[in-house]
Amino acid sequence: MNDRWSAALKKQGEQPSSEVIAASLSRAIHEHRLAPGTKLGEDELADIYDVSRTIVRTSLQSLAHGQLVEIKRNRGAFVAQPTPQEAQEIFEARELLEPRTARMAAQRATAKDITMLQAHIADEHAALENGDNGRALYLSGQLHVHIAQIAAQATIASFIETLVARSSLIVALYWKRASALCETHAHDSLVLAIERNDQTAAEALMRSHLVDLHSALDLSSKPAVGKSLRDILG
Amino acid sequence: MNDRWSAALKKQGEQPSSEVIAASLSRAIHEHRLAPGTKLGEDELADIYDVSRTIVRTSLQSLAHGQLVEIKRNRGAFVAQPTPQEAQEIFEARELLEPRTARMAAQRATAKDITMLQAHIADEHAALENGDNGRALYLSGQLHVHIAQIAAQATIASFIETLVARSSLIVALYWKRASALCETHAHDSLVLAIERNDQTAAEALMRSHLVDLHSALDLSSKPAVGKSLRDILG
DNA sequence: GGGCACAATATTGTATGCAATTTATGCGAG
DNA sequence: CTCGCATAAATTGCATACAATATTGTGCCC
Repeated sequence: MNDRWSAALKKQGEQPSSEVIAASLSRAIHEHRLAPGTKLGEDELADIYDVSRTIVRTSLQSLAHGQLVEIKRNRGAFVAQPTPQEAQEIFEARELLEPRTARMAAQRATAKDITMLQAHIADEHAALENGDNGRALYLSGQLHVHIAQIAAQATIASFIETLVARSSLIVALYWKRASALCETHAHDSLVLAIERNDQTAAEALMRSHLVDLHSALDLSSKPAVGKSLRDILG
Repeated sequence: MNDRWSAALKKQGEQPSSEVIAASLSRAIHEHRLAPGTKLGEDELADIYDVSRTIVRTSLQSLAHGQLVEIKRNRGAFVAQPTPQEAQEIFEARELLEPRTARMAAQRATAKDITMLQAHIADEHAALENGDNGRALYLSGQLHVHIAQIAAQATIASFIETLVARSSLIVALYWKRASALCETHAHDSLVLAIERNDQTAAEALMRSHLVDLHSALDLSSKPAVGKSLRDILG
């Protein structure tokens, strides 16, 4: 699955829109194919996607708005490197938003929603078994987004989407647990609770799942990837 | 106070940056000088601010990302018109985020923070007495943002900022209460609670304040301003 | 006179060229 | 040989020209 950008367009010599490019980059960041701090040169991207810099700039600005990339004036765009402080805030925000959202999802989930969640879980398991860690990581985040969507809260869902995306950067920088990834059974039991429309359980499971994730971070030290050479060597 | 864009630049023939233009438009929307549905033509804005369309487009895209304007492909940018559904979601999101945030603010507020809040409240009163309703409305929203900032949660604060901005559109469309605006004493007592570091009171006051605002909306009917001609006439 | 097709106009979308700024290179002084 | 400075290369910022699309206006035919 070589998603250089989007499967559909690839065969034609067609040019992707700025949204497609932004999605492609976002996906690459999610899946840890683009490390925090990586420079995203305009000409380079324009060449890769076969569009003009104008389009690339639009994409980068869009990603910058979601704080997945940082644009430094006259210096270019880089994959963002959340500080420990930001990481802390992002997980606090998630712990504030997501448990209640999971509760709402458990309340409102339809049969169709549950089918989708089960399929999603199956995908996650498959990705893990195939050793496709990037995809597993991506799907793992998307589950949280789907749950928010089930809660019929587009606004909150979009917040959670940006928090999940940034969490992926945080994991890249601060993850300390040896295990590749991670307790999928946390997701399993969460989905089961939603299936049962067990609001209280869903809320509690989501909360403890987030606390688990949060506690698997080492926010005391400088980031592992984006370390400056001085930090690594000197 | 003719803030055509920003006071500082105005005297010089200098050209504002895309951020300044976005802020100027955002402010105009906050203060109900730009009604929901208003078309924001690129050439027109480029002429007003004396910059090229490139800059204007950047500003509009930024505002679109915050859902203050809606960009329709090949048709242009318009001040957004939240649907009743969206309005509902936005206020639910605020009711989820802000009470807890107010609690944190009450916990963490420093003497300097409190000074700022008091000055802010004074400004609000002054604006109301001067009949400057636009400014009063703007400041009223900004108080919520400031409280979020005091809570030392930049991430959540930025969410609240976008929710407050969109709330301003919602008020323009769905406000039903006759009274110009509104119980400033809700803000007064909220600030007092924060001054006292009374976390529980701050949380409760924020919650009831938001419920108050929410209940002053009429979300049953079509918007009063962005009605289609069919809705108004036919 | 009304409706439809087509032309004219206006507006947005995109590419490209030039200016400004940063980054890299090379040269000379110490 | 190293440091500093000047110059060159590369990259981003911006404006403008052109292409694509939507909107408006006009005239013809029924």
